[in-house]
Amino acid sequence: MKVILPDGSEIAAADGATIADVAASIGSGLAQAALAGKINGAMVDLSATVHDGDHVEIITKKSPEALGLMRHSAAHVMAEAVQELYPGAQIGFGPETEDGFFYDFSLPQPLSTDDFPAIEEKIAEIIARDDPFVREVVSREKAKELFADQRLKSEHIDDLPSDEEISIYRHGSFMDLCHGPHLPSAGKIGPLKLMKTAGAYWKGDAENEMLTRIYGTAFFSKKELEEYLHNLEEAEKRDHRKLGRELGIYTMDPMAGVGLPMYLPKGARVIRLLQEWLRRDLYDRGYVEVITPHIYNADVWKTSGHYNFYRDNMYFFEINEGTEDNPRPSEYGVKPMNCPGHVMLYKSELHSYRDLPLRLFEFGTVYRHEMSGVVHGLLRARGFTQDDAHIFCRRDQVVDEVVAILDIVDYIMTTFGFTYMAEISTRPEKSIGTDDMWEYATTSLEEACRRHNLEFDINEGDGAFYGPKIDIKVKDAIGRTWQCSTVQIDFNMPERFELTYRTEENTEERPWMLHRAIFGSIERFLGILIEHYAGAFPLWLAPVQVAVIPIADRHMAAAAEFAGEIKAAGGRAELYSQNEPMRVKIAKAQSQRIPYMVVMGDKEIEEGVISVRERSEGDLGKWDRSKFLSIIREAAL
RNA sequence: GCCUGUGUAGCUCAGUCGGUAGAGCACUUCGUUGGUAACGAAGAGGUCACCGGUUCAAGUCCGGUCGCAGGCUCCA
Repeated sequence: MKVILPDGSEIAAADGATIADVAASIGSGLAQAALAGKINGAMVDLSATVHDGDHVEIITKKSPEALGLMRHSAAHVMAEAVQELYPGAQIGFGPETEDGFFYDFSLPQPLSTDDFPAIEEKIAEIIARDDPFVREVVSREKAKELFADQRLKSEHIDDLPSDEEISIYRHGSFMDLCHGPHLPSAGKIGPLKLMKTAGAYWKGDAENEMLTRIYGTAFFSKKELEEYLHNLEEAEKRDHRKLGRELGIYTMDPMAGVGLPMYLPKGARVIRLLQEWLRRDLYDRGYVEVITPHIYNADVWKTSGHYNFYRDNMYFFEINEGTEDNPRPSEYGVKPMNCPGHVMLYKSELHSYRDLPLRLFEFGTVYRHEMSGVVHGLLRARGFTQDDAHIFCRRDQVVDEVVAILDIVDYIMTTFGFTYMAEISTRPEKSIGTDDMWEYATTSLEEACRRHNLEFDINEGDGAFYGPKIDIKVKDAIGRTWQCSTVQIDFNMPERFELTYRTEENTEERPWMLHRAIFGSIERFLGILIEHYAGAFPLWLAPVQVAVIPIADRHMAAAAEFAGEIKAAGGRAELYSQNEPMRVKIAKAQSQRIPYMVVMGDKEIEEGVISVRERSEGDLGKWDRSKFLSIIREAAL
């Protein structure tokens, strides 16, 4: 008999041959690497027999699924080790992840990384035993019986749809409810390392029990594992919280409150540069800038709906607007969003269809009482500034407006060297608006992406209750993705504030409203940029562009004069006047990631030139002053 | 908010068995006047996060609070 391989070729197989036999027959190299097989698209174990005409796929180490498969098996082995070491441990779920795997346990006692060596030792033992993974399909009753002493698994069996096939994988003394597939045996698990512990809710629901999650990772070779660990170290070096302090970008004072960064002069400089750069671009694109208050009377928030639905995330306070004898208490809320202000500005004038689209933008600082466990440096703060804009337009202008927004996204993100992708989130269960509005809005977003040749994924049901959205995810220099830009359609605000415009036919119509932010939060974007550039901002954005370094005190005046010339050219120079050897000044400028160092000593002053050092290229030799100043001039906004 | 861990000088960290506080960097002063990634000396700097408990004695052990970290949940 014959079986068919994925490339269409046929190979002969003996009657009663198993997948493992087929794998072996393909060639020793491949067979050695064979991890599991597929028949007719269904995952089965290697001992399954093949039949004439079956399509057989053998997963090898090189295939993209292989690593995940191996890590999933590693998760089982880890769970086996934990069960052996901590009798009575209840097992939850243990899938592979992008970086490795985890397994969730309910343990009788807390567990820390100190316990990892013991667990790793046990894992090594199990791997050395090389027991096979054995698949078995069982009835629901049998499964309940087998997992009678596994509380979480039993619960999960009850949650499974009644028509779902229940499979279990046995391995040594361990048994797990799992659809597989797995490696043929544990010995094929590569170098493995436990990474960290964490708490995780059972089935991801905050109402449920908190389980102990152990994260680990595994690779096929020691080299890959070491590379991965090395990359983690590199990422740690880029941490914006560490660099933010070292580079004088921002600081946090617990006395001020949680999640409230304070920007030092250099951080403020970068933020202002980012804002000015974007502002000019938005002016060119037909946006108008507005400024709205930071606090509003609670009536605004009652009208917008935030008072009822977003209250927990807002800062409210009361103030007496009367006298001591005649009190008139009044409630105010600090804005968590800029939309109500922009909506009220829209409402302050009458609008004709001719005015639309109206594009209002603002660098609006908002405050949100984020849960204490989620604040994280600049990436998730309680106070931050959105590059926020709201576009009021006619229904037939929506697609063009979204396309125009995606133009900005493209310009901004490519400027920083980010690649990006889009996700469109559709109508959630709890939502307002008509089917027609959702349909039109969602297809408009899709259409805009298509017109932009921007590929997108659909996040079914992940939209806001008030409308669908596009989220832009950018990929940074070391491959991590961040969510920045967003375009959202809002059916809620125009309705609640009863916005209208006068149509060509002299009737009243509700405008459509789009929210959009490109950076998202400017401070968050700054944090991402710090990590993306590892602190080495491009020349135009560097808070200090040039360190002017006099070799000895007698060169100070000439150095100060040149620093003045740099400033006159629109640049940002710092005179390194400390009483230190030149090489120390260079080292300090380097650690500050300052793009250029200009060295001035006897030779330079005599010849009327400067010595230039670039932060990554090193000493560039003697330069004409005007050549250097023209580079500075070009980098000015 | 939840789980686990953690908190010593502005920063990075050491501090043994519970016996009364240390280093480097940064800072100040003096010296040095330098040639492309880290000068010399001296000085100053601490309620060992905070509150309580155990003990003759607590930076160290225990409990609580707060902050921080890694996750989870959340991000209308």
